[in-house]
Amino acid sequence: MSKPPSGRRKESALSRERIVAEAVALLDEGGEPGLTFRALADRLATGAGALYWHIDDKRDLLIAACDAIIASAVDTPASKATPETRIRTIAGRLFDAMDAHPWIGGALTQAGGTLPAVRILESLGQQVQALGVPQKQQWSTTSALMSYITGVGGENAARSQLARRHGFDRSRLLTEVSQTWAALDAQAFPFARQVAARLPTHDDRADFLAGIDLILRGISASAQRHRR
Amino acid sequence: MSKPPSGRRKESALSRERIVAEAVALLDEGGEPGLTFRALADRLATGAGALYWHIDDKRDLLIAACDAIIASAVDTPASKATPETRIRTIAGRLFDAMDAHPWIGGALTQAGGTLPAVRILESLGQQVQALGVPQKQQWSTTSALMSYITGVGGENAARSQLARRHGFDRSRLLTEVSQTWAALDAQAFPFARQVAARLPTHDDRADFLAGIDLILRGISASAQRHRR
DNA sequence: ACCTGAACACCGTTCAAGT
DNA sequence: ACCTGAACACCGTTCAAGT
Repeated sequence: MSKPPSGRRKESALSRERIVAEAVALLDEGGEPGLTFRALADRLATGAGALYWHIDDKRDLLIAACDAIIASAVDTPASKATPETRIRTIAGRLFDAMDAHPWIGGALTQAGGTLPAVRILESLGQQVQALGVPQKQQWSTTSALMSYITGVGGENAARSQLARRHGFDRSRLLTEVSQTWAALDAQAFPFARQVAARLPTHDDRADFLAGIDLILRGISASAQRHRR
Repeated sequence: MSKPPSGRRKESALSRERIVAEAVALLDEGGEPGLTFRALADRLATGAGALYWHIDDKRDLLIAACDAIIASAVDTPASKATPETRIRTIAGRLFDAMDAHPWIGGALTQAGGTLPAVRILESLGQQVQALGVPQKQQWSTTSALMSYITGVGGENAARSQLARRHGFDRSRLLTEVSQTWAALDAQAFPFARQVAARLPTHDDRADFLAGIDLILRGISASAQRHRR
């Protein structure tokens, strides 16, 4: 992984890449609250202040960590698949990345307009274009896809953070939520009560992709209407 | 606004409602970082520790503040409009609430499964049901709508937080982002570059509703396919 | 140029002590 | 039952001082 020492005295000088890599490790272990400058400095055997020579501030660090994950997630090989399936593939890979690194959801929300967000926008936008969506609607269509994806990511992040806080696992947490919903007022919350039962056993990834398909169908329905 | 003192000695005893109301005010003024127990205690002329008699912790407080806004946003009068337009109305009201209180976006993400989230789910779910979506798809359809809405809200929140930090206004910030995107590598980011020009003048609310319409069209397209 | 580590100005939360 | 306010265990960030 790390390139061999180049013969210099210090094989492990501090660098932005090393800091970001360790930040990702810290985030994976403890979520967003797990990333602190002190813990990071400890792991890198340096002082907290030293980090500021390589990074601007915590936001910069979080976005850089996020970008490291996102960059590899959207880096899909060129393919001859239809734009629809390519969008599905990209979305699936993003879901998996957000699932493996639950802090990504929250980080991505804070990263609006920055590199990781642009990477996602770009890879989706190219396929939206290929889909034949007229120029004028390309932005709103792409950003709808993107908002949906980050929305799901954010909820994922919140859920796993909550589970961590209580020391629960995912299914225990969902069971808990399901029971709360089932006990809600029948007059005011009929839908939540009805849906509560299915909560603990539902498949997050399948539901996520069902949402993507809904949007894709909406896009193609709009196109047909236009063509007439 | 405040009801007249009821004749009791202490007209302003601490209460959960008063704390939450002041928390909303603090959040509106300074965003999420503006809400601290010390500032809140100051404004309520009490000690920070006193607040813990009425609220569990900061998360509890943030969710309660969020719920105060969401409850009034989803409280739409009964109407004979089509489910589609009712969904559009609910979404629009949520957008306006998230626009007026930009911290809502972030709070809502942290509020997964709790009351404010259930309120939104319920009001959307009832209309999804009215739309004739089959039982099995009602959950994934409703949560897709919900994820999209919270996703947009989160981005809104991030943008306004960033603008506040830099002391910029919204349009200044978008211009800045637009310039960054326009300067990206032409090979790697053609879509972002193309879309950059339109960024500063786009209408957030219209784009948001366009996304809602996309999902609604996807729903009705799925229904037609089913009916055949 | 790069790193050290103490210091600063904050946080959320607890808890003995009061009324 | 409810409130006080000091104390605790943290934060991110800065900056003089070192190499």
